[in-house]
Amino acid sequence: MGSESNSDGTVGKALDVLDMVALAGRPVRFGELLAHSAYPKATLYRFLQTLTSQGMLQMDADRGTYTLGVRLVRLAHVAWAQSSLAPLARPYLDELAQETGQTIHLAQMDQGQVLYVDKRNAARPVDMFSSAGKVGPAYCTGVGKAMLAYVSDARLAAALDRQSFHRFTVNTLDTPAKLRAELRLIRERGHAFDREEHEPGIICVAVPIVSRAGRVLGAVSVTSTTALTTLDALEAQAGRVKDTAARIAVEAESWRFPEQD
Amino acid sequence: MGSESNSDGTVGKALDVLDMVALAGRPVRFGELLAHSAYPKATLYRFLQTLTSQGMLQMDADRGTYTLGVRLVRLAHVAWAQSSLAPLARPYLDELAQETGQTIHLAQMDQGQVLYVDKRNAARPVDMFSSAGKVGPAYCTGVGKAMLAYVSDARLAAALDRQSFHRFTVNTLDTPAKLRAELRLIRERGHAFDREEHEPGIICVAVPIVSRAGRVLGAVSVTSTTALTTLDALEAQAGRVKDTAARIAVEAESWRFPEQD
DNA sequence: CCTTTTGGTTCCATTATGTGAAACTTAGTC
DNA sequence: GACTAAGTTTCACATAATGGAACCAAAAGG
Repeated sequence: MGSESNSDGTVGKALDVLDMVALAGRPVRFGELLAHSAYPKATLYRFLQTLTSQGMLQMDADRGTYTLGVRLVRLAHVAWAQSSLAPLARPYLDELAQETGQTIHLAQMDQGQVLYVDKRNAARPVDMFSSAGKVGPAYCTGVGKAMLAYVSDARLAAALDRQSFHRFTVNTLDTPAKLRAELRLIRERGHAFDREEHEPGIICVAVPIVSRAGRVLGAVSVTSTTALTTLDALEAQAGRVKDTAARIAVEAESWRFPEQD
Repeated sequence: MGSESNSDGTVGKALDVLDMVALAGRPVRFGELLAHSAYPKATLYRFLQTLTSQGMLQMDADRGTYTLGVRLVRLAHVAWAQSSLAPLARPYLDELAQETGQTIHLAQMDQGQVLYVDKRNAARPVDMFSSAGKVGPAYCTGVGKAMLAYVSDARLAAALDRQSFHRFTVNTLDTPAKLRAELRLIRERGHAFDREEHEPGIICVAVPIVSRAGRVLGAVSVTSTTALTTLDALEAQAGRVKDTAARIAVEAESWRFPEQD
């Protein structure tokens, strides 16, 4: 848990602390944080004070525990609306969900990790906030690999450094070399698979969302289970997914550059 | 826009900048931010650099604009799950929505403002991230007044300082004195109304969620329009709303204090 | 009831870090 | 090709972060 990218100054360190609390995922005591943190008592203490007074953390005085503050929810509302693909991708995802009847994911890259920003569930109603915001590994998910296959060399290198290459299943690509080979294949065919690499029984086809300039904006995937379908059957949907991805890319482009020069 | 609570050091100032970008609600240029900010060029510039490198902001290099970063979405996911009432209130809200067939809001207090953390819409499917995270004024909404009526004097004073008392409609309580009188009435009857004080035609009954120790945790409301119903008819629901609020309070209590003493 | 330990908060001399005026570098105009 | 506006970098200076150590409160133990 401990060592983070405390490269940029005081602010970076404070945000590290924020991440530490987030990582715990439950109310944490000062002591627990201290044990995991690289900072000395007084320093950590001051950070917690500042963050709490700023509403980024919340402290339960009775129990002496800290949790993330509601100010984050407010900020994220704006973040989600303004710099995630979710709002503008919505109609296209709806359509894709309708057509395929499968579970759909929309993801973006966040510091080498896959961040899910929207989802359409096959059966049950969507549970938005609790699925949007979830993170997953990049090296062993369909959306992750789809994005990695198209990012710049510099970004790829940075991202690879952040992968754990933990072997979740027998199919997990557990070395950078294996992953790089896979990425080459993905570029050739234009879509990525998840062959039960993250969770047994879960398979998917994923397509990156790439801007005209070649920047990777995100990825869309159609997910299913080996119990319900086969990879080949899923691949038959690839064209449809590509179409969706392309349309989202166009939409994003015209949103981000409203007035043409 | 400009002057914020830059009380606590560098971190506070950096978060101010974050808020400035959030407040704009759209991609902003460096210059725009500079114009609104209290900080000199170089200082602001460095903050933007830091926040961007931290993933709290995102910068579109081509356009030279900044937006909130996706890291916030990740953090908010945890924040929402761990320190909002939404996850544990969910079943109760569902039930209330079912019973009343009306629009339901669940809100909490964030620095003197009302923060909506969940919602059930009468007709159309819920649009979670885009409704959760929304903020509104405390002095002229049902949930806001319900919460203010039960907070400690110190918190009330702090909150009142942060109210604009803008006169949205003819019914808006536009002075602290009027509001204080209203809060007294709310305490007497145990529930608050919104008599078209924020938006014409919109009325609601709201009930605070109060812990056994007397701490205000949030508020629930049932909303409708003057076209569809009357305040009296809505008041008939008050008992039901109180019941829901009470059950959420109990649930919250057993969540936050799992082991009884 | 006094002592010790644990967990949290405050102090304060040291110095690393943030600060911001000004100089500079583009990119866009006339 | 000189001029202007917008963004970026520099650097001497002072503020603000740092962290060891002292302090305090409340349990735990004798």
